[in-house]
Amino acid sequence: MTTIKDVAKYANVSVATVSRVLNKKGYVGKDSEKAVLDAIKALNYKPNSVARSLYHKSSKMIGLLMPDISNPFFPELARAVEDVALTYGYTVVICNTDEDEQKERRYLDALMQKYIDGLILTTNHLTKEEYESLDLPLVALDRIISEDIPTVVADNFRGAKEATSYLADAGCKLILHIRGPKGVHPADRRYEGFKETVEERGIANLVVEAGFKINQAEEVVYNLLKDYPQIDGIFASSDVMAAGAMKAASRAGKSIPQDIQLIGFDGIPLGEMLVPSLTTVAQPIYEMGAVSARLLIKQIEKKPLDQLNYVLDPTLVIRQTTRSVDE
Amino acid sequence: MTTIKDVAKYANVSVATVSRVLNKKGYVGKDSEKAVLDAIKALNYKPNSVARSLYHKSSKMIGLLMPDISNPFFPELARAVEDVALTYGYTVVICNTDEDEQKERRYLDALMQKYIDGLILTTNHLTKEEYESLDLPLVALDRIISEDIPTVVADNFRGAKEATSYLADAGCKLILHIRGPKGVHPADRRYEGFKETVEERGIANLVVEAGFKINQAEEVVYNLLKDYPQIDGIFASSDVMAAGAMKAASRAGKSIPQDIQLIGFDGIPLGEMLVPSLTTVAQPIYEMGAVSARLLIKQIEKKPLDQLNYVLDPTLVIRQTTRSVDE
DNA sequence: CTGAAAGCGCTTACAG
DNA sequence: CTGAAAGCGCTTACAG
Repeated sequence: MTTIKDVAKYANVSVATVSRVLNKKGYVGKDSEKAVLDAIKALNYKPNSVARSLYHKSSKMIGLLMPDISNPFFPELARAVEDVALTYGYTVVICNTDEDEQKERRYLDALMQKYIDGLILTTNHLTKEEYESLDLPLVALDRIISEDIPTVVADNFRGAKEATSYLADAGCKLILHIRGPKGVHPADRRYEGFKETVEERGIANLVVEAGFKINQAEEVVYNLLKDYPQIDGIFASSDVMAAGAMKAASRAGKSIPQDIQLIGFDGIPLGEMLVPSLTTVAQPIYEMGAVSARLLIKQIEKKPLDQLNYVLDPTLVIRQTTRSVDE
Repeated sequence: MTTIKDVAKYANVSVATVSRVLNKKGYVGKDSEKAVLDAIKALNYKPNSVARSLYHKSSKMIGLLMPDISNPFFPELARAVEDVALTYGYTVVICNTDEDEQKERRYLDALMQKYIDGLILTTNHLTKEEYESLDLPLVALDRIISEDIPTVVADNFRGAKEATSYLADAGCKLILHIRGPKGVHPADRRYEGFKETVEERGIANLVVEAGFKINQAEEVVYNLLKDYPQIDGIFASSDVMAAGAMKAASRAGKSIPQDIQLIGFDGIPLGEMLVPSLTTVAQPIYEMGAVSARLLIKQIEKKPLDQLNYVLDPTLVIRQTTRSVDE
């Protein structure tokens, strides 16, 4: 690799001068500038990021901590973060923590040692104090860690209310909610939205908890369908769970949407691939990722933040697992 | 951050000695060693990777170039690469190239400037010469770039033959193959496997090309189903395409597997989520990623490679989109 | 406007 | 066994 010294020699100037034209900083005479530019081109010189990082204590890299990239909610989020990062000249490092505190710590250590410039957290297994003691720009995405950490989430509560109301309007008499694990912020909020709505409207309802994997939801729903054949509406806390519910319904001999109407949550591509295609509360996933990345980079570059917390609106996307509501 | 100097001062030794115990290299007296170890603990010292990189011209990072992480084939691959990399102390940087030469070049430049230690390529829009001129350990994954570059692929040809034979055995009389874009290695091989099989067995067949997105496959198949209502078997070049075919069949009033039997390719989680669940040729995706990562790291660490090219066996996973073959 | 020098935090010959 | 020094490739005061 050619270094700044080679360029300096070729251009007959000092490395300081080369550095100045590289960074467009400080005075440089016209002639020197041209000589340097020519040398750079002739030698196809690219400045060494590592040396720059060492001096600046900054790596132009951001970390994206997530539970598991192979969970279908995350790739699009990661994609958005990458796209925005690329625009601003940052590289992103994705870390799969598997919701495991030890793994999260290890990754954090490794990133700190690399002068990572900031972190987007979609996972939170350390305390707020630990995150803050990192002394790094931070954004909490899809989870809330603390008041002080800029946050980007969808309005899970509202999305859940809309979905539940829709099922009610569509005539469901006994609605099952498949909720996600307790303590996981979005799962809790969706549950609360569901609960408030069925209570307001006085609708009979059932709630079961399932993990985010499809088989769990399928089993849970299948068993419930045997005990409560009157269930005619299901609101699932994720699209994957909804897919599980579809499989359960099929096994139980129930057809969707004739016997049971179903609404998922997330808006991942899976929904469109199912037959019938899935009615769902779509989060603006890409936008959430993009907003987070911009918010993080603003902090890194010490620009003013006009807003600390973003609550983005989800959209109820009507597809084929619900019957049309006549109004 | 505490530096090696702080540790040296605290332990009353020189930085050279600290470095020696850090790297377990060179002679260090028992007493000094203990003093240094204590100092490291007391100060919670972590060596700075950037400084190390600068000296060693190596970053302990590997690059993973892929078309698009939100294409459902890639997250699991990425996950496997990450897992193995973590084990060996490497960090992975994922780059989404969108099959775009310009983006690929930009990423490559950025990575080179960071002293990236090696690259896993699932995308190839530069020439073999360009890749080799990077002068970096390389692994081609799921695509073949050149004889000289270690490669990990699934046996696409064999998988296609198995799938096609299975449809034939199951009694299909007119089989449609939805093939992927020409020039993409796996798509070509699957096509060839299909073609060879139908010809060997003298089975009527049709071939259409579709992109890797679901809507394209759906449209193409829907139109074909109108013109050729006799189609009773479909072999799709990917699971996503197969999902598109399912939607098309449903729209055309055909039921699966009664009227049409369907087999996909890839073995992504989607297949299990569909109703009926998808019979598919499953690639060992996780293993492909893991093998690639190990192969790359071996090169980086200059260990001998016992094998240069890995062709892994896919498995025909029978689920519900095919009828059982009676033998 | 420009260069010599110090420094970012490490590692490794080189002396001793 | 241990330390002083040079060097990895940059950047930025500091002189001039």
